Amino acid sequence: MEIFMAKSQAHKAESRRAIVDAAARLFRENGVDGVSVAAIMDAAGLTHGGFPRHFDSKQDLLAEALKQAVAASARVPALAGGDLGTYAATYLRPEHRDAAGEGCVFAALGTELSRAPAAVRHVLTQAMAQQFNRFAASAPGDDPEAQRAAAIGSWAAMVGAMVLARIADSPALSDEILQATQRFLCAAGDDRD
Amino acid sequence: MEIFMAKSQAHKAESRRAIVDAAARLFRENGVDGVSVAAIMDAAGLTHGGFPRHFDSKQDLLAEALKQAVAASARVPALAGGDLGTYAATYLRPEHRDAAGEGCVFAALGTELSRAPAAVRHVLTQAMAQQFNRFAASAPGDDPEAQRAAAIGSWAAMVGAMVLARIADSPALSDEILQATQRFLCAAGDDRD
DNA sequence: TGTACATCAGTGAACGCGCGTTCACTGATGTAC
DNA sequence: TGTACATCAGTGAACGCGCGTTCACTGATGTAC
Repeated sequence: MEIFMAKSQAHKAESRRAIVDAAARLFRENGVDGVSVAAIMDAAGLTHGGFPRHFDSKQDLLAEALKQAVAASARVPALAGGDLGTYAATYLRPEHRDAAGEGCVFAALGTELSRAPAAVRHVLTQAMAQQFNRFAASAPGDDPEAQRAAAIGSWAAMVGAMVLARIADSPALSDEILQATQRFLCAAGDDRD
Repeated sequence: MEIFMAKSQAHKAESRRAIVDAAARLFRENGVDGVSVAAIMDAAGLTHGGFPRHFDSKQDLLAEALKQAVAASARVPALAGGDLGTYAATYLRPEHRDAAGEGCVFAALGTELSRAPAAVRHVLTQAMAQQFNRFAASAPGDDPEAQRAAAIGSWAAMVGAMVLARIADSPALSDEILQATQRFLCAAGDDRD
Protein backbone atom coordinates (compact mmCIF):
# COMPACT_ATOMS: atom_id res chain seq x y z
CA MET A 1 0.00 0.00 0.00
CA GLU A 2 1.45 3.30 -1.09
CA ILE A 3 0.33 5.29 1.92
CA PHE A 4 2.00 8.53 0.93
CA MET A 5 1.37 8.26 -2.78
CA ALA A 6 1.64 11.58 -4.49
CA LYS A 7 -1.55 13.17 -5.76
CA SER A 8 -0.18 15.33 -8.51
CA GLN A 9 -1.83 15.87 -11.85
CA ALA A 10 0.60 13.42 -13.42
CA HIS A 11 -0.64 10.77 -11.08
CA LYS A 12 -4.26 11.50 -11.94
CA ALA A 13 -3.67 10.22 -15.46
CA GLU A 14 -2.12 7.11 -13.96
CA SER A 15 -5.19 6.57 -11.79
CA ARG A 16 -7.46 7.04 -14.73
CA ARG A 17 -5.57 4.47 -16.73
CA ALA A 18 -5.80 2.01 -13.84
CA ILE A 19 -9.56 2.55 -13.60
CA VAL A 20 -10.10 2.06 -17.33
CA ASP A 21 -7.88 -1.03 -17.34
CA ALA A 22 -9.74 -2.57 -14.43
CA ALA A 23 -13.11 -1.70 -15.96
CA ALA A 24 -12.21 -3.15 -19.35
CA ARG A 25 -11.22 -6.40 -17.70
CA LEU A 26 -14.00 -6.68 -15.10
CA PHE A 27 -16.81 -5.70 -17.46
CA ARG A 28 -15.73 -8.44 -19.86
CA GLU A 29 -15.35 -10.98 -17.08
CA ASN A 30 -18.59 -10.31 -15.19
CA GLY A 31 -20.81 -8.27 -17.47
CA VAL A 32 -21.69 -4.61 -17.12
CA ASP A 33 -24.33 -5.23 -14.45
CA GLY A 34 -22.17 -7.88 -12.83
CA VAL A 35 -19.53 -5.47 -11.57
CA SER A 36 -20.03 -2.39 -9.40
CA VAL A 37 -18.25 0.93 -9.65
CA ALA A 38 -16.86 0.23 -6.17
CA ALA A 39 -15.39 -3.09 -7.36
CA ILE A 40 -13.72 -1.41 -10.31
CA MET A 41 -12.25 1.36 -8.16
CA ASP A 42 -11.06 -1.24 -5.68
CA ALA A 43 -9.36 -3.23 -8.47
CA ALA A 44 -7.70 0.01 -9.55
CA GLY A 45 -6.34 0.48 -6.01
CA LEU A 46 -8.67 3.36 -5.12
CA THR A 47 -11.87 3.89 -3.15
CA HIS A 48 -15.17 4.43 -4.88
CA GLY A 49 -15.50 8.03 -3.72
CA GLY A 50 -12.87 9.19 -6.16
CA PHE A 51 -14.83 7.94 -9.14
CA PRO A 52 -16.54 11.21 -10.17
CA ARG A 53 -13.14 12.97 -10.42
CA HIS A 54 -12.56 10.82 -13.51
CA PHE A 55 -15.93 9.91 -15.04
CA ASP A 56 -19.43 11.34 -15.17
CA SER A 57 -21.13 7.98 -14.73
CA LYS A 58 -20.72 4.23 -15.00
CA GLN A 59 -21.97 4.41 -18.60
CA ASP A 60 -19.31 7.01 -19.34
CA LEU A 61 -16.64 4.65 -17.99
CA LEU A 62 -18.12 1.78 -19.99
CA ALA A 63 -17.75 3.76 -23.22
CA GLU A 64 -14.12 4.59 -22.38
CA ALA A 65 -13.31 1.01 -21.40
CA LEU A 66 -14.78 -0.34 -24.63
CA LYS A 67 -12.92 2.27 -26.66
CA GLN A 68 -9.67 1.08 -25.12
CA ALA A 69 -10.53 -2.59 -25.48
CA VAL A 70 -11.37 -2.41 -29.18
CA ALA A 71 -8.26 -0.33 -29.82
CA ALA A 72 -6.16 -2.97 -28.06
CA SER A 73 -7.84 -5.72 -30.08
CA ALA A 74 -6.97 -3.92 -33.29
CA ARG A 75 -3.30 -4.07 -32.27
CA VAL A 76 -3.29 -7.85 -31.92
CA PRO A 77 -0.51 -9.09 -34.26
CA ALA A 78 -2.69 -11.72 -35.98
CA LEU A 79 -5.18 -9.01 -36.86
CA ALA A 80 -2.58 -6.45 -37.88
CA GLY A 81 -1.24 -9.04 -40.34
CA GLY A 82 -4.72 -9.13 -41.79
CA ASP A 83 -4.79 -12.82 -42.57
CA LEU A 84 -8.24 -14.22 -41.79
CA GLY A 85 -7.11 -17.80 -41.28
CA THR A 86 -4.36 -16.86 -38.83
CA TYR A 87 -6.72 -14.62 -36.95
CA ALA A 88 -9.36 -17.33 -36.68
CA ALA A 89 -6.80 -19.79 -35.34
CA THR A 90 -5.77 -17.29 -32.68
CA TYR A 91 -9.30 -16.20 -31.86
CA LEU A 92 -10.77 -19.68 -31.50
CA ARG A 93 -8.24 -20.99 -28.99
CA PRO A 94 -9.52 -22.31 -25.64
CA GLU A 95 -7.20 -19.82 -23.94
CA HIS A 96 -9.29 -17.01 -25.40
CA ARG A 97 -12.48 -18.66 -24.18
CA ASP A 98 -11.04 -18.98 -20.68
CA ALA A 99 -9.76 -15.41 -20.48
CA ALA A 100 -12.79 -13.30 -21.38
CA GLY A 101 -11.37 -10.36 -19.44
CA GLU A 102 -8.60 -9.87 -21.99
CA GLY A 103 -10.50 -11.11 -25.04
CA CYS A 104 -12.93 -9.99 -27.69
CA VAL A 105 -15.40 -7.40 -26.44
CA PHE A 106 -18.14 -8.59 -28.78
CA ALA A 107 -17.94 -12.19 -27.58
CA ALA A 108 -17.79 -11.11 -23.93
CA LEU A 109 -20.49 -8.44 -23.86
CA GLY A 110 -22.22 -8.61 -27.24
CA THR A 111 -25.79 -9.23 -26.22
CA GLU A 112 -25.68 -6.65 -23.42
CA LEU A 113 -24.15 -4.05 -25.70
CA SER A 114 -26.99 -4.32 -28.20
CA ARG A 115 -29.08 -2.65 -25.50
CA ALA A 116 -26.43 -0.05 -24.63
CA PRO A 117 -26.91 3.70 -25.25
CA ALA A 118 -26.10 5.16 -28.66
CA ALA A 119 -22.69 6.48 -27.62
CA VAL A 120 -21.50 3.00 -26.67
CA ARG A 121 -22.94 1.31 -29.74
CA HIS A 122 -21.35 3.89 -32.00
CA VAL A 123 -17.87 3.06 -30.73
CA LEU A 124 -18.50 -0.60 -31.46
CA THR A 125 -20.05 0.02 -34.86
CA GLN A 126 -16.95 1.83 -36.02
CA ALA A 127 -14.76 -0.94 -34.67
CA MET A 128 -16.79 -3.50 -36.60
CA ALA A 129 -16.60 -1.52 -39.82
CA GLN A 130 -12.81 -1.28 -39.52
CA GLN A 131 -12.52 -4.98 -38.76
CA PHE A 132 -14.53 -5.86 -41.87
CA ASN A 133 -12.40 -3.62 -44.07
CA ARG A 134 -9.16 -5.14 -42.80
CA PHE A 135 -10.41 -8.69 -43.26
CA ALA A 136 -12.03 -8.17 -46.64
CA ALA A 137 -8.71 -7.34 -48.29
CA SER A 138 -7.14 -10.63 -47.23
CA ALA A 139 -10.19 -12.86 -47.59
CA PRO A 140 -9.91 -15.70 -50.12
CA GLY A 141 -11.46 -15.24 -53.56
CA ASP A 142 -11.16 -12.45 -56.14
CA ASP A 143 -14.67 -10.98 -56.23
CA PRO A 144 -14.52 -8.02 -53.80
CA GLU A 145 -18.13 -8.51 -52.77
CA ALA A 146 -17.59 -12.19 -52.04
CA GLN A 147 -14.40 -11.33 -50.14
CA ARG A 148 -16.30 -8.89 -47.97
CA ALA A 149 -19.05 -11.43 -47.37
CA ALA A 150 -16.42 -13.97 -46.37
CA ALA A 151 -14.81 -11.47 -44.00
CA ILE A 152 -18.12 -10.62 -42.32
CA GLY A 153 -19.42 -14.18 -42.24
CA SER A 154 -16.16 -15.54 -40.88
CA TRP A 155 -15.97 -13.01 -38.11
CA ALA A 156 -19.60 -13.62 -37.21
CA ALA A 157 -18.77 -17.32 -36.94
CA MET A 158 -15.83 -16.59 -34.63
CA VAL A 159 -17.86 -14.37 -32.33
CA GLY A 160 -20.80 -16.77 -32.30
CA ALA A 161 -18.58 -19.76 -31.64
CA MET A 162 -16.94 -18.03 -28.69
CA VAL A 163 -20.32 -17.08 -27.23
CA LEU A 164 -21.61 -20.64 -27.57
CA ALA A 165 -18.39 -22.22 -26.31
CA ARG A 166 -18.64 -20.11 -23.16
CA ILE A 167 -22.24 -21.16 -22.54
CA ALA A 168 -21.59 -24.89 -22.93
CA ASP A 169 -21.18 -26.52 -19.54
CA SER A 170 -19.60 -29.60 -21.08
CA PRO A 171 -15.87 -29.04 -21.77
CA ALA A 172 -15.99 -31.55 -24.61
CA LEU A 173 -18.79 -29.76 -26.43
CA SER A 174 -17.20 -26.39 -25.74
CA ASP A 175 -13.90 -27.50 -27.26
CA GLU A 176 -15.71 -29.07 -30.19
CA ILE A 177 -17.51 -25.82 -30.99
CA LEU A 178 -14.20 -23.98 -31.27
CA GLN A 179 -12.50 -26.71 -33.30
CA ALA A 180 -15.44 -27.33 -35.62
CA THR A 181 -15.83 -23.64 -36.35
CA GLN A 182 -12.15 -23.34 -37.18
CA ARG A 183 -12.38 -26.36 -39.46
CA PHE A 184 -15.50 -24.94 -41.09
CA LEU A 185 -13.80 -21.59 -41.74
CA CYS A 186 -10.66 -23.24 -43.10
CA ALA A 187 -12.74 -25.36 -45.46
CA ALA A 188 -14.70 -22.32 -46.62
CA GLY A 189 -11.44 -20.54 -47.32
CA ASP A 190 -9.72 -23.45 -49.05
CA ASP A 191 -12.63 -23.89 -51.42
CA ARG A 192 -11.95 -20.47 -52.83
CA ASP A 193 -8.18 -20.55 -53.08
CA MET B 1 -59.75 -6.10 -15.74
CA GLU B 2 -61.14 -9.39 -14.58
CA ILE B 3 -62.05 -8.27 -11.09
CA PHE B 4 -63.74 -11.47 -10.06
CA MET B 5 -61.35 -13.78 -11.86
CA ALA B 6 -61.56 -17.27 -10.51
CA LYS B 7 -58.62 -18.51 -8.48
CA SER B 8 -59.01 -22.23 -8.94
CA GLN B 9 -56.16 -24.64 -9.37
CA ALA B 10 -56.88 -24.79 -13.09
CA HIS B 11 -56.33 -21.07 -13.29
CA LYS B 12 -53.02 -21.31 -11.47
CA ALA B 13 -51.53 -23.19 -14.41
CA GLU B 14 -52.84 -20.44 -16.66
CA SER B 15 -51.14 -17.80 -14.54
CA ARG B 16 -47.91 -19.72 -14.55
CA ARG B 17 -47.97 -19.97 -18.32
CA ALA B 18 -48.59 -16.22 -18.57
CA ILE B 19 -45.64 -15.52 -16.27
CA VAL B 20 -43.28 -17.80 -18.20
CA ASP B 21 -44.45 -16.33 -21.52
CA ALA B 22 -43.89 -12.78 -20.30
CA ALA B 23 -40.51 -13.69 -18.84
CA ALA B 24 -39.32 -15.43 -22.00
CA ARG B 25 -40.18 -12.36 -24.02
CA LEU B 26 -39.00 -9.65 -21.62
CA PHE B 27 -35.72 -11.36 -20.74
CA ARG B 28 -34.85 -11.60 -24.42
CA GLU B 29 -35.91 -8.02 -25.09
CA ASN B 30 -34.22 -6.33 -22.14
CA GLY B 31 -31.72 -8.77 -20.71
CA VAL B 32 -32.00 -10.65 -17.44
CA ASP B 33 -30.87 -7.69 -15.33
CA GLY B 34 -32.87 -5.33 -17.51
CA VAL B 35 -36.26 -6.56 -16.39
CA SER B 36 -37.60 -6.85 -12.83
CA VAL B 37 -39.76 -9.59 -11.37
CA ALA B 38 -42.43 -6.93 -10.83
CA ALA B 39 -42.34 -5.98 -14.52
CA ILE B 40 -42.74 -9.61 -15.56
CA MET B 41 -45.66 -10.17 -13.19
CA ASP B 42 -47.26 -6.96 -14.42
CA ALA B 43 -46.92 -8.09 -18.04
CA ALA B 44 -48.56 -11.36 -17.01
CA GLY B 45 -51.48 -9.40 -15.56
CA LEU B 46 -50.61 -10.07 -11.92
CA THR B 47 -48.96 -8.23 -9.04
CA HIS B 48 -45.46 -9.08 -7.91
CA GLY B 49 -46.57 -10.50 -4.56
CA GLY B 50 -47.91 -13.62 -6.19
CA PHE B 51 -44.54 -14.51 -7.63
CA PRO B 52 -43.36 -16.98 -4.93
CA ARG B 53 -46.53 -19.08 -5.40
CA HIS B 54 -45.06 -20.08 -8.77
CA PHE B 55 -41.27 -19.82 -8.59
CA ASP B 56 -38.56 -20.00 -5.93
CA SER B 57 -36.55 -17.14 -7.36
CA LYS B 58 -35.88 -15.02 -10.42
CA GLN B 59 -33.17 -17.48 -11.47
CA ASP B 60 -35.68 -20.30 -11.20
CA LEU B 61 -38.03 -18.43 -13.52
CA LEU B 62 -35.15 -17.69 -15.89
CA ALA B 63 -34.40 -21.41 -16.20
CA GLU B 64 -38.06 -22.18 -16.91
CA ALA B 65 -38.39 -19.36 -19.43
CA LEU B 66 -35.29 -20.50 -21.30
CA LYS B 67 -36.49 -24.10 -21.28
CA GLN B 68 -39.71 -22.98 -22.93
CA ALA B 69 -37.95 -20.67 -25.37
CA VAL B 70 -35.52 -23.29 -26.66
CA ALA B 71 -38.35 -25.84 -26.94
CA ALA B 72 -40.36 -23.34 -28.99
CA SER B 73 -37.33 -22.65 -31.20
CA ALA B 74 -36.97 -26.36 -31.88
CA ARG B 75 -40.52 -26.37 -33.23
CA VAL B 76 -39.81 -23.66 -35.83
CA PRO B 77 -40.77 -25.20 -39.21
CA ALA B 78 -37.52 -24.28 -40.94
CA LEU B 79 -35.60 -26.07 -38.21
CA ALA B 80 -37.91 -29.08 -38.06
CA GLY B 81 -37.30 -29.53 -41.77
CA GLY B 82 -33.62 -29.74 -40.91
CA ASP B 83 -32.31 -27.93 -43.95
CA LEU B 84 -29.44 -25.67 -42.94
CA GLY B 85 -29.80 -23.27 -45.86
CA THR B 86 -33.51 -22.72 -45.28
CA TYR B 87 -32.95 -22.22 -41.58
CA ALA B 88 -30.19 -19.67 -42.18
CA ALA B 89 -32.43 -17.71 -44.54
CA THR B 90 -35.14 -17.59 -41.90
CA TYR B 91 -32.80 -16.89 -39.02
CA LEU B 92 -30.91 -14.06 -40.70
CA ARG B 93 -33.94 -11.96 -41.61
CA PRO B 94 -34.15 -8.36 -40.35
CA GLU B 95 -37.51 -9.26 -38.78
CA HIS B 96 -35.69 -11.64 -36.44
CA ARG B 97 -33.17 -8.96 -35.55
CA ASP B 98 -35.97 -6.52 -34.75
CA ALA B 99 -38.00 -8.97 -32.64
CA ALA B 100 -35.49 -10.28 -30.12
CA GLY B 101 -38.29 -11.07 -27.69
CA GLU B 102 -39.56 -13.88 -29.90
CA GLY B 103 -36.22 -14.88 -31.40
CA CYS B 104 -33.16 -16.98 -30.71
CA VAL B 105 -32.25 -17.15 -27.04
CA PHE B 106 -28.54 -17.45 -27.74
CA ALA B 107 -28.44 -14.32 -29.88
CA ALA B 108 -30.56 -12.39 -27.38
CA LEU B 109 -28.92 -13.41 -24.10
CA GLY B 110 -25.80 -15.38 -25.07
CA THR B 111 -23.11 -13.39 -23.31
CA GLU B 112 -25.13 -13.03 -20.12
CA LEU B 113 -25.96 -16.72 -20.06
CA SER B 114 -22.31 -17.71 -20.14
CA ARG B 115 -22.19 -16.34 -16.59
CA ALA B 116 -25.46 -17.98 -15.52
CA PRO B 117 -25.65 -20.72 -12.87
CA ALA B 118 -25.06 -24.34 -13.83
CA ALA B 119 -28.76 -25.22 -14.00
CA VAL B 120 -29.38 -22.58 -16.64
CA ARG B 121 -26.31 -23.41 -18.69
CA HIS B 122 -27.20 -27.09 -18.67
CA VAL B 123 -30.57 -26.42 -20.32
CA LEU B 124 -28.82 -24.46 -23.04
CA THR B 125 -26.04 -26.98 -23.52
CA GLN B 126 -28.54 -29.72 -24.24
CA ALA B 127 -30.41 -27.46 -26.64
CA MET B 128 -27.16 -26.75 -28.48
CA ALA B 129 -26.27 -30.44 -28.71
CA GLN B 130 -29.66 -31.25 -30.19
CA GLN B 131 -29.41 -28.40 -32.66
CA PHE B 132 -26.02 -29.64 -33.87
CA ASN B 133 -27.32 -33.17 -34.33
CA ARG B 134 -30.31 -32.02 -36.35
CA PHE B 135 -28.21 -29.78 -38.58
CA ALA B 136 -25.35 -32.21 -39.09
CA ALA B 137 -27.58 -34.72 -40.87
CA SER B 138 -28.63 -32.20 -43.50
CA ALA B 139 -25.35 -30.32 -43.85
CA PRO B 140 -23.72 -30.40 -47.29
CA GLY B 141 -20.87 -32.86 -47.88
CA ASP B 142 -20.53 -36.57 -47.28
CA ASP B 143 -17.86 -36.78 -44.57
CA PRO B 144 -19.85 -36.95 -41.30
CA GLU B 145 -17.17 -35.05 -39.42
CA ALA B 146 -17.12 -32.29 -42.02
CA GLN B 147 -20.91 -32.20 -41.98
CA ARG B 148 -20.92 -31.74 -38.24
CA ALA B 149 -18.27 -29.03 -38.49
CA ALA B 150 -20.39 -27.28 -41.10
CA ALA B 151 -23.46 -27.53 -38.86
CA ILE B 152 -21.66 -26.07 -35.85
CA GLY B 153 -19.75 -23.43 -37.80
CA SER B 154 -22.84 -22.32 -39.68
CA TRP B 155 -24.92 -21.98 -36.58
CA ALA B 156 -22.11 -20.07 -34.85
CA ALA B 157 -22.09 -17.69 -37.82
CA MET B 158 -25.85 -17.16 -37.55
CA VAL B 159 -25.74 -16.42 -33.83
CA GLY B 160 -22.69 -14.18 -34.18
CA ALA B 161 -24.20 -12.29 -37.11
CA MET B 162 -27.39 -11.64 -35.16
CA VAL B 163 -25.44 -10.38 -32.14
CA LEU B 164 -23.36 -8.06 -34.31
CA ALA B 165 -26.32 -6.87 -36.38
CA ARG B 166 -28.10 -5.85 -33.18
CA ILE B 167 -25.09 -3.90 -31.93
CA ALA B 168 -24.58 -1.94 -35.16
CA ASP B 169 -26.17 1.50 -34.87
CA SER B 170 -26.06 1.96 -38.65
CA PRO B 171 -29.00 0.24 -40.33
CA ALA B 172 -26.97 -0.20 -43.52
CA LEU B 173 -24.15 -2.02 -41.75
CA SER B 174 -26.61 -4.05 -39.71
CA ASP B 175 -28.44 -5.22 -42.84
CA GLU B 176 -25.14 -5.93 -44.57
CA ILE B 177 -23.99 -8.19 -41.73
CA LEU B 178 -27.10 -10.34 -42.09
CA GLN B 179 -26.94 -10.47 -45.89
CA ALA B 180 -23.20 -11.08 -46.08
CA THR B 181 -23.40 -13.90 -43.55
CA GLN B 182 -26.18 -15.55 -45.50
CA ARG B 183 -24.21 -15.22 -48.70
CA PHE B 184 -21.13 -16.61 -46.99
CA LEU B 185 -23.03 -19.62 -45.65
CA CYS B 186 -24.67 -20.29 -49.03
CA ALA B 187 -21.29 -20.16 -50.74
CA ALA B 188 -19.76 -22.49 -48.15
CA GLY B 189 -22.62 -24.92 -48.76
CA ASP B 190 -22.57 -24.69 -52.54
CA ASP B 191 -18.86 -25.45 -52.65
CA ARG B 192 -19.59 -28.83 -51.15
CA ASP B 193 -22.67 -29.79 -53.13
C1' DT C 1 -79.44 -29.49 -1.45
C1' DG C 2 -77.48 -26.51 1.88
C1' DT C 3 -73.94 -24.90 5.27
C1' DA C 4 -69.46 -24.55 7.61
C1' DC C 5 -64.80 -24.62 6.95
C1' DA C 6 -59.94 -25.44 5.21
C1' DT C 7 -57.11 -24.22 1.31
C1' DC C 8 -54.45 -21.29 -1.26
C1' DA C 9 -53.82 -17.94 -5.56
C1' DG C 10 -53.31 -13.46 -5.52
C1' DT C 11 -52.87 -8.62 -3.21
C1' DG C 12 -50.34 -4.79 -1.50
C1' DA C 13 -47.35 -3.21 2.05
C1' DA C 14 -42.99 -3.86 3.91
C1' DC C 15 -38.15 -5.77 4.50
C1' DG C 16 -33.08 -5.59 3.53
C1' DC C 17 -29.66 -4.97 0.58
C1' DG C 18 -26.56 -3.33 -2.94
C1' DC C 19 -26.07 -0.09 -6.11
C1' DG C 20 -24.78 4.57 -8.46
C1' DT C 21 -24.01 8.80 -6.93
C1' DT C 22 -23.03 12.82 -3.81
C1' DC C 23 -20.45 15.42 -0.51
C1' DA C 24 -17.80 17.35 3.49
C1' DC C 25 -13.36 16.69 4.48
C1' DT C 26 -8.07 15.61 4.22
C1' DG C 27 -3.65 16.52 2.96
C1' DA C 28 -0.10 16.65 -0.71
C1' DT C 29 0.90 19.67 -4.68
C1' DG C 30 2.67 23.50 -6.52
C1' DT C 31 2.14 28.47 -7.17
C1' DA C 32 2.51 33.39 -5.42
C1' DC C 33 5.11 36.47 -3.02
C1' DT D 1 15.24 30.16 -0.10
C1' DG D 2 11.05 30.30 2.83
C1' DT D 3 6.28 30.86 3.84
C1' DA D 4 1.29 31.29 3.06
C1' DC D 5 -2.29 29.76 0.41
C1' DA D 6 -5.35 27.89 -3.38
C1' DT D 7 -6.18 23.61 -5.79
C1' DC D 8 -7.88 19.22 -6.20
C1' DA D 9 -7.16 13.80 -6.18
C1' DG D 10 -8.65 10.82 -3.14
C1' DT D 11 -11.24 9.27 1.30
C1' DG D 12 -15.09 7.45 3.73
C1' DA D 13 -19.69 8.31 5.22
C1' DA D 14 -24.11 9.08 3.60
C1' DC D 15 -28.02 9.66 0.18
C1' DG D 16 -31.94 7.64 -2.56
C1' DC D 17 -33.58 4.33 -5.22
C1' DG D 18 -34.92 -0.01 -7.23
C1' DC D 19 -34.56 -4.50 -6.65
C1' DG D 20 -35.64 -9.54 -5.04
C1' DT D 21 -37.99 -11.34 -1.56
C1' DT D 22 -41.24 -11.89 2.45
C1' DC D 23 -45.61 -11.79 4.74
C1' DA D 24 -50.20 -10.76 6.88
C1' DC D 25 -54.29 -10.64 4.76
C1' DT D 26 -58.44 -11.35 1.35
C1' DG D 27 -61.81 -13.89 -0.72
C1' DA D 28 -63.08 -17.45 -4.15
C1' DT D 29 -62.71 -22.49 -4.42
C1' DG D 30 -64.19 -26.76 -3.40
C1' DT D 31 -64.53 -30.31 0.13
C1' DA D 32 -66.84 -32.37 4.40
C1' DC D 33 -70.93 -33.18 6.55
